[in-house]
Amino acid sequence: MPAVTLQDVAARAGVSQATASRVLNGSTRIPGEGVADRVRTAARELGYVPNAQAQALARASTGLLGLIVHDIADPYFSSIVRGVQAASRTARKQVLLASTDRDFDIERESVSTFIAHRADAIVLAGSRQSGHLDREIEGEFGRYRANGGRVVVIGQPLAFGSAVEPENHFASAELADALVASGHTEFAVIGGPASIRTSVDRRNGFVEALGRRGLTPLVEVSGNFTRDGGHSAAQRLAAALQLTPDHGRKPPCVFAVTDVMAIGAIAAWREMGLIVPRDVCIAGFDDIPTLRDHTPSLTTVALPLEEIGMRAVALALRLDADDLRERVPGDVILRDSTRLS
Amino acid sequence: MPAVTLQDVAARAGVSQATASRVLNGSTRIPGEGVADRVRTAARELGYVPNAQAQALARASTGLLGLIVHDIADPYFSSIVRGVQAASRTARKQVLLASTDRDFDIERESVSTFIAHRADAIVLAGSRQSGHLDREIEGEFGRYRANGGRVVVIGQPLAFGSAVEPENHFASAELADALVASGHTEFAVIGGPASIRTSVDRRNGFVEALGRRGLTPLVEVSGNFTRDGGHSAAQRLAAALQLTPDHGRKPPCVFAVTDVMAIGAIAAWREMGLIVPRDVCIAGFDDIPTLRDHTPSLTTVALPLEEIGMRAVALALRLDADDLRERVPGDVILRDSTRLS
DNA sequence: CTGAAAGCGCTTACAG
DNA sequence: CTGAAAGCGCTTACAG
Repeated sequence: MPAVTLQDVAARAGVSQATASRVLNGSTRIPGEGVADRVRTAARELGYVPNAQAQALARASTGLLGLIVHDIADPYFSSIVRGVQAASRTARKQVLLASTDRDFDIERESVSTFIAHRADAIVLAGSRQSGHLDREIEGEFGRYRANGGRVVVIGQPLAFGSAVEPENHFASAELADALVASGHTEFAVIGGPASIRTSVDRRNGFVEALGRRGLTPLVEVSGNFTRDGGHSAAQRLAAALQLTPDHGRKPPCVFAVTDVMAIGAIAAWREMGLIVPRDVCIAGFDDIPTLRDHTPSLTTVALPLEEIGMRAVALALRLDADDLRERVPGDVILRDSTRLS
Repeated sequence: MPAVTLQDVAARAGVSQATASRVLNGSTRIPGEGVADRVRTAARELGYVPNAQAQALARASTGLLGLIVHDIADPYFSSIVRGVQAASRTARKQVLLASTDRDFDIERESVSTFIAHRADAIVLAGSRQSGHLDREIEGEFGRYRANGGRVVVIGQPLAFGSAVEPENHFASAELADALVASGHTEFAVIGGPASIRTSVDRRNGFVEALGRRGLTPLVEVSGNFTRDGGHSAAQRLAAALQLTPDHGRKPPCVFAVTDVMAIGAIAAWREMGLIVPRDVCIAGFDDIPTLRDHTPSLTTVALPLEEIGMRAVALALRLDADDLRERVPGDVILRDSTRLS
């Protein structure tokens, strides 16, 4: 029981397929109203739904936007995806989603599949190893771009394509300054993977700003860009600093390079009986929506996550322009987690 | 600069297009090794990427799975999407995602677009008004199914299609029993929209179980299925119950029909100076991952969200079977938010 | 095993 | 304004 085809509609309306196509799938060449009405009526009566695959083949544009994230269940990514969704809808693009679980093979596979599906653009969210992809995937992207495909990265720019780039370094420095201004004098850092630039930029921005004031972190530990990565890093950090419940000293101020890690850290400390901000203070980065109802409220650098997703789509749709870079500033927000009593 | 085509590959390998197709896009009919090698080499050298749109047209299966959720940034949905992603990947299906923002027009639009893209199956997550769609969308689904499309709902079943159905009523009753067993005697309910069955089932399951013990809620309020919906409902509830900080009486136990609402409620109460579980107790439903790091820890009914997503995909892929229903039990988990001192 | 050819459902110059 | 026809890039009976 095959679907109703344009041909069916044309036949019922007593016109050619070309005419039916013109009235139904809007071109500038508008047939006479009488004809147009007949076609529309026939389409409605038959329940005609255009075959997007066939249209894509005939046109050479699929209306598909490929979106790759590390983990759709991570609030950082799901917020971005929300923005991408909103912008795609208004642009009448459909989004093809891949959540890679931070597996590079899966990411490569997803890119291939998206290219096979001839997505008009591919958006890569989430930073990757030192700003470059492997040879193979880079070759694929090269051909893809040569054939008119657009690629947009959220995070640090690749050697090609457009990018929406949060000002990680600068904002982290501002955070450090704000923390110092609020009275903190002892710091520590929970960093992410050394190979990931977002992680390195945030860490460096923070540490360098401290340096300018003659300060240096007491200790630095690192973990994966996940809640559990922050959790285990926080345990090591507590040991290194010999933090004990109610130690009475001034609490050290820890900078975790993502909110998700900061939340994991707080959980780890709570399990140890350590209270934030009494025994240890902490700040994160991103301002994921989850933070809104987290206790204690978390000091962080707010990034307009949804807007970042929307801007990525805007870049993906700019066929006129070449590769562009858009910088996104972060907003330092001081909350309870770094409050000195 | 058009992309490399199968024809190009065939030419370079000195074989027919048919042969190239057979070796590259696996059929049972395997050409001789010599030929096959030549084709594969040519494809590699040219950087051939099959055009999935053309394949879809020629085959009559797109390998696309349409997924519709209310809000991708809501942890309930993003967890489900994670499961859908995982299962789709192993099944080598691509996911077309739509986040409707709970807007019915957008949902209808998304269904149409997915059908236009000839998705092999469409998964609808998130309950909708009283278990039926409007006429128009139902007609579209009818034709879609007649043409071989599968539809799967997560939540209450529609009049057609398969469904993954959490045992809302039963699990809510179990929750009520557990709460009573733990010493609670006064209850209240924060419900969702009256038109949504998931909401009604959970509320009824809970209230009926109380009834069996001769108990009845002191008050019921309701709000949207969102954090803010829970937030405002909680304010009304606190007023109705005249809750004040440290009132010293036994805290009433509130059942919010979703975790997201419960979290909003706790936030509202905190703003009023009310402490959970000292002044008021609360339980939710779903066990969203966010709960893990929430304070106080929230009593809830755990649903295997990711697994639900995976099972929906499994149902979507069962071309053999007719419409199926799978029930998913919930697990009552008592935590601090309902702890009686 | 291999190839010529038709067909999948559209769009779009090109004529009229 | 309207139509006949070619073409988009594949797959798959049907012959050989």
